[in-house]
Amino acid sequence: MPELPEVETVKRQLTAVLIGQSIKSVKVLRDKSFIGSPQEVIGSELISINRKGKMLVIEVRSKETGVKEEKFILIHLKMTGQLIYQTHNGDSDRIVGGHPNNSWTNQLPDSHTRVIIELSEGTLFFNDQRVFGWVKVVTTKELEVILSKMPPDIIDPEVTTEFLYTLVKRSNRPIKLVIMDSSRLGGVGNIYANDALWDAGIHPYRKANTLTKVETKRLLESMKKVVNLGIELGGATAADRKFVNTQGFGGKYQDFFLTYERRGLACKREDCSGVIEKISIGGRGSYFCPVCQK
DNA sequence: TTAAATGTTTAAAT
DNA sequence: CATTTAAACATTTA
Repeated sequence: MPELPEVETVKRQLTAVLIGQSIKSVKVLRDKSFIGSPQEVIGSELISINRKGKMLVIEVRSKETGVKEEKFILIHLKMTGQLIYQTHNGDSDRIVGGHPNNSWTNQLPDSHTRVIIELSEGTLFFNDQRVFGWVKVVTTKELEVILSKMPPDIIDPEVTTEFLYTLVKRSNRPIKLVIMDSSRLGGVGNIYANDALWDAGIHPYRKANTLTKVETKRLLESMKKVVNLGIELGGATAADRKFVNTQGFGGKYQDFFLTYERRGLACKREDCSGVIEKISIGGRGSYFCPVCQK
């Protein structure tokens, strides 16, 4: 569930409280969830937090004299990852992010806790119900290699109409699969892909190479628009229908879904009488209006 | 009991 | 080689 806006929101919230703290200990409760050695970062100070695609990049620096090399803690939440921070003072000032479920409000660690990072002033819990996500320690060089293989994010300025048009022209797959292809374009997950296609009036199953340049431009603008709106609203809190958030945690984008999870509901476009349908494209739920998306 | 949900990654096929 | 498809990953819920 966590997509680019949700990860960006976690990044901003954690940056405000974690920078300058040092790592006291790292407990790995599930081996699969932690790649590398915890020893490499114990005693280090947190310098900065950045994001590439849906991956968090935490820069840490050893405080030992003579040790100059920086390391990076990479975190990917994948589908059900969460980061929950609470100070040693207790629960009252918790920061939660990622997949919304009752771990947000549970006493931690709970059954989904995979990694516990003890900091100087608080504790950072990495929870992950389905264990697809990970925490990884890498060197500067390793990070460079990883970043060099990643495509630009949808909200990066280098993603222009030209960029998307060349991408679109060389594929006859459904357009929705092309914009969600994380090896070509970063940061477009299922929610925002559905909403952007609706906003641009393009059918998700449309063959990518049949898009005109005008449609490509419109689609690009729609993608940037919905992802940026997601960021402004602090991401979406919708995935676990049983989880009712009573403490004001989470984003607001779910209140603005254009098509996502709107099967059977009226199309939101003015003067459109369509009803949102749901089909499966590439195994992903795809919502669209059969009337105004061509 | 089976399918669906979700984001990548990897292997296999075209 | 480039492109595309399918399977894998783990777990819960419909």
